Amino acid sequence: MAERIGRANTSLTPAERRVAEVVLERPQLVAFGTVAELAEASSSGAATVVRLAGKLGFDGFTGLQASVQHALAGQLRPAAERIREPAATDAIGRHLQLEVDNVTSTLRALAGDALAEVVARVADPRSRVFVLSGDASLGVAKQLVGELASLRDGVALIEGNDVAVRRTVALLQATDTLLAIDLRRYDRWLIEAARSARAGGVWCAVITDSLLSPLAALADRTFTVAAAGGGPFDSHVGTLALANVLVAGVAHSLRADAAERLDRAESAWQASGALTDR
Amino acid sequence: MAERIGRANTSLTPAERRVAEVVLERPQLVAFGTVAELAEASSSGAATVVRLAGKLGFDGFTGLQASVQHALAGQLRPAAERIREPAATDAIGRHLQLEVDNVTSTLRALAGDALAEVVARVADPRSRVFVLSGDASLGVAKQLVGELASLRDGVALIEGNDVAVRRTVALLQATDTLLAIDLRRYDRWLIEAARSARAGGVWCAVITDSLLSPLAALADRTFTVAAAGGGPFDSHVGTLALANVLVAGVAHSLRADAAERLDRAESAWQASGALTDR
DNA sequence: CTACAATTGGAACAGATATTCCATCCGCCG
DNA sequence: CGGCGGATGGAATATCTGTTCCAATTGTAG
Repeated sequence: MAERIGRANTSLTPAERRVAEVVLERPQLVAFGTVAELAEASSSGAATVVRLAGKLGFDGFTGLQASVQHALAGQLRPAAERIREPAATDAIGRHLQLEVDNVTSTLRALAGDALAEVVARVADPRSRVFVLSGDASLGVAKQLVGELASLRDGVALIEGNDVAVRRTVALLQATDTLLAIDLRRYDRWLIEAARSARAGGVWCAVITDSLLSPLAALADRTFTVAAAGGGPFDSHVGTLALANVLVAGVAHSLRADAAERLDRAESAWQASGALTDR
Repeated sequence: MAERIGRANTSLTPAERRVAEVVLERPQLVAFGTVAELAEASSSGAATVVRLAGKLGFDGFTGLQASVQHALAGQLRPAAERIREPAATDAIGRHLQLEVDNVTSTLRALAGDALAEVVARVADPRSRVFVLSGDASLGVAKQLVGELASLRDGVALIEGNDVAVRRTVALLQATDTLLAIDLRRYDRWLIEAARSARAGGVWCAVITDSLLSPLAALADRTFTVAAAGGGPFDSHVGTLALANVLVAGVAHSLRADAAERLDRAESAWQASGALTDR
């Protein structure tokens, strides 16, 4: 089904695309429902639904429905019968378990009051926010910084060579907030940077892998994340999940201002046509 | 359903009992089939089927069918979604469910053969690997590029202004591999870049949010990710989980070479004392 | 701005389906 | 042995559903 829709992708009209979206997202509606219901759900006409089925190579809606029913029936067969799927699934399954566990452990361990305090500081427009990240988690740190910067001014990632980092750290003010992210096999430069920032009176929250981390020792608030990886590297899925919670909290806290900022960005994109829905 | 049949058990006639057995043993037949088919399967008449439905307290066969469909739909919803029963009220709990669902949906939808093909190409030292990412997912893209670059040479993120991007894309070779990452509200420049790369014969895999995405239309392989966010932004936790699977696959495929590379980096770190355990 | 093509959804139509009715059948009791 | 009541499935029917057609609309190229 997914394959058929993917193949027809380019030749679909707008209304047909709306129907296809519903087909992908709510297969039960196709399996159990009727043409009229599907049309209703996709804000289109019955004829459009039938036309889409035809374009996908089925013999009318009836054919499409039968196909979805087959797929669904296969899916709910007892797990014991489904085990004979390709061997690669096993590796995927291992990762699935691992990553779900990372997210679960990380967010379960997240204390509401600690979160609230960090959110409050990060959402406070009077203090600038700086993020420090170990090399291994640099990507997620950039993701975090990018999103925070969309919500407020004065958010920056501290990066670059040793000289640049030392300069930036030296120029921090006592009202600033520092967010340091680093996991086991800690980057020495980062610890030093955090320590000297702390010495300068900067309030400091830390995302790390253990309360025994050297970072935790010098932090005002510490979040621990689970980062078990299926490959040679740590997984930062849990870290990113935590970052998302933080971002959502800040967005909520700044809702009026943030919404206005996002709207401004949105208009700019719209005006220039930089973004597209299809 | 079983309960209703059990309660009516004594008052059922022989033919009705045959129908009831089929209802219990082959619920798909009830959910997807018709009165005639159910009658056929139980060697009885259509009228008997309808009478049974009435005796079970349903409003005709239609009511019985609707009930079975509901039960079936509940059974095939992802486990992550079923656990949602005690719907979380606190922000952290909501995020937990959301992110677990993102990871689960993304990795469940991951096809083993598609993954294997992409891993093979990304692990092939003869082809360079380029990554394109929409602005919203830039951080995770950098994370991916950083880890891939630790495993092999010739991995690069295509970024910068329009001029730089166009130049890089123009210089791609037919033996190169392109990995494009972009979700709904697609970046127009990215689609154009991918299209022109594709036109130049570059093999192209895509990570996006739907098979209906414009990117999917021009990809050789497409992965879809779930990205429901609790705040104003999409969550890229699922995307990162997928990236981790990809990286682990490549690492496994290159194990000898990759291990040697990682060892070299490790020695350099150790010699300089850049990393520390405490 | 106009003409043309594509798209779209409502309405008519044909087919299928659930329901109801009823003649037949079976088992049981007088 | 005969009559009776419940059970049963086939046939008629009314409803519903998928399909097709077409007029209105939208978008587009000249």
